[in-house]
Amino acid sequence: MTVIARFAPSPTGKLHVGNIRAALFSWLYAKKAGGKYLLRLDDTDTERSTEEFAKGIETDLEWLGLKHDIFARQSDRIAEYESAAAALKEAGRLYPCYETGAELERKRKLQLSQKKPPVYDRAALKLTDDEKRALEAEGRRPHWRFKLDSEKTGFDDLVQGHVAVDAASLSDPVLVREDGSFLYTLPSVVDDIEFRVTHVVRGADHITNTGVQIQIARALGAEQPVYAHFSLLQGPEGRPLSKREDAAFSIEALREAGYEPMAINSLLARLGTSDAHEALLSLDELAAGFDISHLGRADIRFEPAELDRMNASILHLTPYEAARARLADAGCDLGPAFWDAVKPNLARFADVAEWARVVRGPITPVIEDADFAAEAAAELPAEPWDIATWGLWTEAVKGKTGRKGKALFMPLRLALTGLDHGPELKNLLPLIGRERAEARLRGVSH
RNA sequence: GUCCCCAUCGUCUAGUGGCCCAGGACGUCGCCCUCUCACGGCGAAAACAGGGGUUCGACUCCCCUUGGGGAUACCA
Repeated sequence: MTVIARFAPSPTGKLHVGNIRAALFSWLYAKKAGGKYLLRLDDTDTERSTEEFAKGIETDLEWLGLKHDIFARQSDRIAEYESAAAALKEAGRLYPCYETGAELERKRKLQLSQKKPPVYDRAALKLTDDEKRALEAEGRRPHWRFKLDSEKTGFDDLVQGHVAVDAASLSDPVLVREDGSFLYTLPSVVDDIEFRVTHVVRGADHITNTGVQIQIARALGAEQPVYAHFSLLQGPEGRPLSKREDAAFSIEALREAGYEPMAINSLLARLGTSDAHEALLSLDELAAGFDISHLGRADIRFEPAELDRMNASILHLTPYEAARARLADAGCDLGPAFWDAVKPNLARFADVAEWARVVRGPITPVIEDADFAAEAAAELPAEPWDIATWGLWTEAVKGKTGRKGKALFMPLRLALTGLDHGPELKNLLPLIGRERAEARLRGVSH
């Protein structure tokens, strides 16, 4: 059996660190099992779905490297849902209801005030054909509810263990709106069946839906997929991600802030497990070490600082070849020696520009002792320079001036880079070159 | 209101009655490396939410409290 996992976002908003986990986990699960990954746009809510959000989702997924093998969108598949709905009506599981939203709201309020669960009372089930005709004559159009079996629907969840959803405490879900359009519930089931989805990996907020959807799948005569409901990601304060945080931690915002996609993937793939939070350079490596059963049931916290550290780790591991194109784009491709020298000092990729400027100039040298700097300049050996040059030169300067340690090196760093911190100078010096080095030691911006 | 789930170092967690005066990872702190920052290496500090049971013995089982989260839509 080929594993097919799916990610089914609705294009009604942006992807963020919370909801992207469904995509990541689904992808990792499918790939580790040698299976396929389906991206399905659940765009049945035409009020809220937009093409812009759909595009954004695809852009984000592509940027993260979560390529799909199969693509579908529900708005293309209405006919399939119509026939499934017809089959359910045929089976007597889908029944027409005529209450307006306001009427339903009133019923709910009443139930609540009587301290009763706000469950739909199935009044519509008792309507006679004459009554239905009368309501339609009034101009009412029906919406359609799925008649739930009032039993506990159990399933074995890869994360939650055995779960039982008690349908008795649930309202019969509306599957078809008054205007004939579908809510997500039925299309989701129909598509999971038709695309032979074997594993549904989604947030724990869907557990109740799963109970309902299993009943629908059964009513349609289909097997249910395996479910994995992971616990929800909370914000840094240990509270649900706020609207504000959703925006700040959207994939788009993180991309624009200069985070590495693999930093996001690496962190999110291991957060919530006891597996080491290590920076991995490829999704395949991440998939190899991914075990969905390592996820716990408790909610987990997203700490932005962890992403920063992960991002730095990714950069520290990135080989020149992998960085080359981006270095060129940034106008900072000064070769492998440069990249290897400066990458341990990077927190974000864009920081590389600062070090490129230190190498190529212009920088303003900081000279505290002009005589010393001039003496040092005089000792600069002839080119070609390599990694040994720094040692040779500073040895010579030390002999000449009698300085050593910090008193020797810091003034050189300040003069050569204009900064009191940075990558090792033995690596930087050959890149700076004799001409610039000499000018800087003489206090000339270069 | 009702139902469901959760509760171990700062964070993510291991732990399924004795192996735990609680293990790992990240962070923190210290030391080493070192001209600096960073990287890297080594080491240390750091937790069982509270209260009752059950038991010879509870982080582990039960109950309550407290605190969190989710669901309860003609959203997904």
